[in-house]
Amino acid sequence: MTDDDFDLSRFLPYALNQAAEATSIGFQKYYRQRYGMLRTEWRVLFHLGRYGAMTAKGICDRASLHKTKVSRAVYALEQKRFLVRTPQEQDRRHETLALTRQGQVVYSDLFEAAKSYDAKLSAHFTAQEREILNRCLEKISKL
Amino acid sequence: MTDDDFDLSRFLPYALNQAAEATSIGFQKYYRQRYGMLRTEWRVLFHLGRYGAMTAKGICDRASLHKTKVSRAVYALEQKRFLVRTPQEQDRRHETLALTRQGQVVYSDLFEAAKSYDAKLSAHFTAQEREILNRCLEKISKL
DNA sequence: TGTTGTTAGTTACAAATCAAACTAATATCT
DNA sequence: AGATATTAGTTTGATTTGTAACTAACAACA
Repeated sequence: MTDDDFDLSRFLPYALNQAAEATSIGFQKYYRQRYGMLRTEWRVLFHLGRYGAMTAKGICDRASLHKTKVSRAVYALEQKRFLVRTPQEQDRRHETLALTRQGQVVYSDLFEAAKSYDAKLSAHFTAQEREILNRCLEKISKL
Repeated sequence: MTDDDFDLSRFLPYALNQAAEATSIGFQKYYRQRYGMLRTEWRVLFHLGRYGAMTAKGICDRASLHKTKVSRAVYALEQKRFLVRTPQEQDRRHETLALTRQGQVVYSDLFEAAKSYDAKLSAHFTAQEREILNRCLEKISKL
């Protein structure tokens, strides 16, 4: 490869970051404007809504998020009355997090918004492109 | 699409962000450990090294970076003696940014590191996947 | 039982980011 | 020329993030 072939737009860390930023900005307005949520809060909410009640540690592991970030997001969502904590009987270090009814409603709303936002993005790609894109991103995330 | 088909790993803003994070972390050590640089500093340096001297505004536009971020990165790179500013004669609001010799050396080093890091990542993909991935990311960034 | 280690989650402080206000230089319009 | 608007870039203060130290609950083992 000569130097001329390698510019920033083909450097994966850069290209991925640019693309991630571009799509994030568009989706932010749903959770930010409507519910005053931060990105980590939206993720925690999504995890609970999509995969059911679980512990903060569970979210950390599934989402590759640091525990301090999750801790703060959980606190914020609790303040908003979107979730409740229940310490586990057999081990009081663990607390089960579960969405409140209100949290469920918000989740449903954001879930629909996410689906249609994603559909809007997908419209720019062929089925093959979309499939390969998914596969590549998944592979990269697991490196 | 049923709900079961739509989980976080297929939601583009999420999947892109996870992938971007994963690749960024691996590349950070090059500019962070060796040169104490931040991500924006690395980007500014790369722009100047790859595309030649230009103004801060030019970098903002090309890299879609906010001017405050660039301003601080330029200051940091100046402190490290990696670049110099020269106010333009005909319009003293503009200052041309150019790498110093030392900056060039650092750029070359990081450029090589980037190329080989990218090659290492690319090894996980077929030529077709890599091509489509590039195309998709480029499209998304321009939305 | 007591000591040591581990784990879930929080807190505190430093570093980084964002938005908005600001300065200085130039352009425009009367 | 003089008033107003733009533009490049910086500074400031509030918000957000990252790192490391911390607490509390439990486990393991002498």
